[in-house]
Amino acid sequence: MESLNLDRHSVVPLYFQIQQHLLQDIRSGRLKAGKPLPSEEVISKRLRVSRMTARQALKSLCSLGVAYSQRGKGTFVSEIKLEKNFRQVQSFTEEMEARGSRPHSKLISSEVVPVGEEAALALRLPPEEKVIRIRRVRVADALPMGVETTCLPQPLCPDLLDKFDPRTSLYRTLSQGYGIHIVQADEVVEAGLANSEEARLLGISKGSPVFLFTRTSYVQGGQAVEYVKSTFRGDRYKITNRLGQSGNDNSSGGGM
Amino acid sequence: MESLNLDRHSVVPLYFQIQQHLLQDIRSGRLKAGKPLPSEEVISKRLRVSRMTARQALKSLCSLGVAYSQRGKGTFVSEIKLEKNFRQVQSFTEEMEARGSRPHSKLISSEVVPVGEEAALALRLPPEEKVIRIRRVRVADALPMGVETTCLPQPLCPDLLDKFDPRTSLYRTLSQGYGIHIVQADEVVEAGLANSEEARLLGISKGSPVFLFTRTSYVQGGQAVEYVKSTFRGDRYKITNRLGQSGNDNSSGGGM
DNA sequence: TCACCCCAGTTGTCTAGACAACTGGGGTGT
DNA sequence: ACACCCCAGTTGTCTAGACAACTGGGGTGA
Repeated sequence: MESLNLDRHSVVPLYFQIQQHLLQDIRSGRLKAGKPLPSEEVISKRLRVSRMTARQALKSLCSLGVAYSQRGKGTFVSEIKLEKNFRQVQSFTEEMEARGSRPHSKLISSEVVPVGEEAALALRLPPEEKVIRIRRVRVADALPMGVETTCLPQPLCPDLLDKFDPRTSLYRTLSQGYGIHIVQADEVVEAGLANSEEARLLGISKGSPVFLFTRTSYVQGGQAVEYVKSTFRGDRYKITNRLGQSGNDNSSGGGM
Repeated sequence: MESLNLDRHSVVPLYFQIQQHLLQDIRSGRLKAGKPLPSEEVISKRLRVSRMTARQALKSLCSLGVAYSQRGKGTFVSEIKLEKNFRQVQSFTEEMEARGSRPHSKLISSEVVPVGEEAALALRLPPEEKVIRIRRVRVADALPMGVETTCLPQPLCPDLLDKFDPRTSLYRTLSQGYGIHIVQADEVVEAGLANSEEARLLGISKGSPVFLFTRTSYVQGGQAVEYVKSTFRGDRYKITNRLGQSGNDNSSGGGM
């Protein structure tokens, strides 16, 4: 804290520089769990920023879950770690890379077909519209993890099947090739049993426990661009989630 | 918007009054999806509050997911609804009531036992500590939904078994009887198959698909107070989740 | 026609204060 | 011993501005 030199001419906001510095102190153990962070007043005085800026830095730590505030007492380092973010939209590729695994995919089929009733509803397309449907087996570190069927409206990316290597990340191709940035998704998770096709593709026995995911993805503004149904092995896949802290979060670290 | 009279002497913060009013406009359809909300400037002028206060109201809508901001353009009503909050810690009771179902529970057993290895790790208890263990079948609208085993450190609530009616909400009892307010939890979800005991208790056949939940709950400050393992029917239970909007949220509506 | 510039409108960040509400500890008076 | 008050420290809310960065549209000039 004492050693921090703020760069007042950087494009990086001050509150974000402060947030990053405090985060380092926490991760390195210089600030221990349960101990108070410097108060808004102290940060403000020491770093010569206004109290609102110091406050924004502290609040952003709260919304990351690494700290919490108590009125009249202070802001404290949270005892719980798990900075992982299972709340963000992540493609299979991103998720596996974050876990430290090498992801890839085996193509089952890719074709242009009429949108089914279910996908039409989710993507808000007229029933005569066509979609690009890609079926893949998702693999991490040479182990088959799940079967995934993705539907994208054809008008959105008409030449996708030429441009896209199905073994790589679809989200990356959509982002870099078409400027389609997926920022939000609704997901439904069900528990089910592998049917015989899934069992064969995944190398498990029929009737093994599986997760069934149904995901609809949106770009900024809410237009649906992707409808995905996937089946993942119950023995190799877990969902972990941090619940709570309802409400009081304020400004997180997104400022870049 | 025009008709809003702010109560400047209320204990309810101004930004929260504004947020609630805009939320009404959105829910009632007066503000339609995709349309811009009043800008910070406009709110500020019209309601005679400072721009920072107007801003806080708009940001809180963003963090609820009902709006989104674009720099240089404005703040817009999100096209996606689903205000449900599957990010909050909710007891089974709260969750079912939010769904519109009548929850209750059948007690299987309640006893004081030595903490197991697994629970000791999660609750950070020494291995010789004792826990209160409550096993219940969770029922919604007369349909059995799942089997739940809850472990609580005995010193925390020594006379719980006298005070607590196992057919009601444990969280409510902890909150009202002991001042223990659970504000955060880590949850792991797995897909599995019902064993014969679970099948009998839930009225399904052995080998049916089920969700396996493992939850550790914390009070403000991070002390673990509850370790729960539960098995829920795959045919009657779904998880839905909203992903995304990484980062930029600012102050939500918690101010009361 | 097209590239460029400028401008009004908007959100993002920041300042320097103010008062309210709450916490916890110390002191005072009974 | 105990209740009460007061006070310093802290977060919550709010004000009234400022400049930066970006968007989109209109106008200008080549």
